[in-house]
Amino acid sequence: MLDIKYIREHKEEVKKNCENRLSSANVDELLKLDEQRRKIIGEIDSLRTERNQGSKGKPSPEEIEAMKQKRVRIGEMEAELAKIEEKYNEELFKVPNLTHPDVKASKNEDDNPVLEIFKEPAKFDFEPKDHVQLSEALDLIDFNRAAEVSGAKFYYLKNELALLEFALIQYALEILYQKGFTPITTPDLAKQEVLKAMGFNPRGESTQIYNIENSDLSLIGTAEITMGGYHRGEVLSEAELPKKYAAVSHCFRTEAGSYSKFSKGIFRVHQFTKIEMFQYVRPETSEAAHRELLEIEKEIFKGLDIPFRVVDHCTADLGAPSTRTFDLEAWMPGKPNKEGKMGDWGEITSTSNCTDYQARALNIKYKKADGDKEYVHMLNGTAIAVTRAIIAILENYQQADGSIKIPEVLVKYMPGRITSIKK
RNA sequence: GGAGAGGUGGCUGAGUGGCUGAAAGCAGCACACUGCUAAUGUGUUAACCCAGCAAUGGGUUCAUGGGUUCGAAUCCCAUCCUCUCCGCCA
Repeated sequence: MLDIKYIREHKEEVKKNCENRLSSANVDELLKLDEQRRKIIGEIDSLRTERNQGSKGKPSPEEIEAMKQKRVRIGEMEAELAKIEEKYNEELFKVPNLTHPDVKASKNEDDNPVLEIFKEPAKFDFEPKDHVQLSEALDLIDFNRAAEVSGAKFYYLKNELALLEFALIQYALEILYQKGFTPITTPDLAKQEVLKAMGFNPRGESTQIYNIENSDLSLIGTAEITMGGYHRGEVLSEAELPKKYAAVSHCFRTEAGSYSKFSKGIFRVHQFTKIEMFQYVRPETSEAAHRELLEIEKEIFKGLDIPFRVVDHCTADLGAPSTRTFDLEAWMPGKPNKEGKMGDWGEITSTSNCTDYQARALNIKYKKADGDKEYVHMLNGTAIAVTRAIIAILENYQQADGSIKIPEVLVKYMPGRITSIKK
């Protein structure tokens, strides 16, 4: 969340930002609630002062009678305050993070500038297949039985593809370990209060989150949630920053209403494995840390030798907690583009600088050398989202004979080629 | 899942209705002193909210949420977590 003091003092700037980001936040309403809230807090505090004074020593029976009235009055006002604060918090959490000045202001979600392209997509001298056709021919994914057992948009990865999942995990973890990231596996479920503080709304309309019945737990949509919650309520020392984690988890998304030919196969699924990079840093270094995360993502996919481009989210496409977001989009020869032709870019990673937006809600600070405390900045970035990486590999590495080569860097973990002959 | 014990400041730990935002110790900080590198003495050190330019004043916080009371760390209820034992299990 944003600092309410900042919102009070920069009302117009915040309103403009909400507008650019197509946010439903109502800043005027929020500030009205803020005013009501402060007024009633003042009233409650002075009533309490009277009560506290009155009940010092041994009060007389008359005084006790008077104090009784005060208690009732305080109770009433507290109930009113609670009502106001509920609405206030609801509004406050709707206000998105401030936006990095270099981000393109646009109200069109498809208006993301392309920053660079790595490797031009290869031309095939045969008709390339999409990953669904490829995996069918080679018995790599079982959609039908997954539908039987779990429903649509679930899948079984089979044979070499099951190996490929772990090869990708191992590959990415090794790179990150070398770079000083702490490898960590996280819970796949988290409390709703943590989701909320991280800027995900588990109970909102159009939520992407699965909730567990009869509990306050949700299935996480990303390890960003469990890694942001990891240091909740802590004061970190300046010396231990930056903290860098390479978190492995499953991710669960309801993907409500996203059925289309653009999300066929395993492009958009209810569950997948992901390695997420997560950093806690000093505010003045967060922009450099964000660049570092982007560079690592590029290094990982350059290593896999997959064509990709880097896009910079425009304001309309920015998630609420983020001040700036870069995506890597891989070339997917089997993905239909808007004109219905084969071949398009598909998102494979995403890295966001959430500055102190999440840290404020989670109360994560660090202690500076001079003793002052300040909120940390928190950043996240995808190292490998397994299903998306698999699509990119299958479709880019398919061969004329129907087999699939495996990227050089993964061959130490699994066979170097997937063919139709199974044992 | 069953039985029991417990959750207090940066840490250890005392406190069973007002004198307790909280003893004592440790750690930290400041000053003093010592000529030998660490000890001694004195003082000081929680967070958050509201008002204020500030000094400051007020409020809240002893796992969390409710309740009793003029007044709760202290009494009652619920929940969560930790430890021990039993059961179960990967």
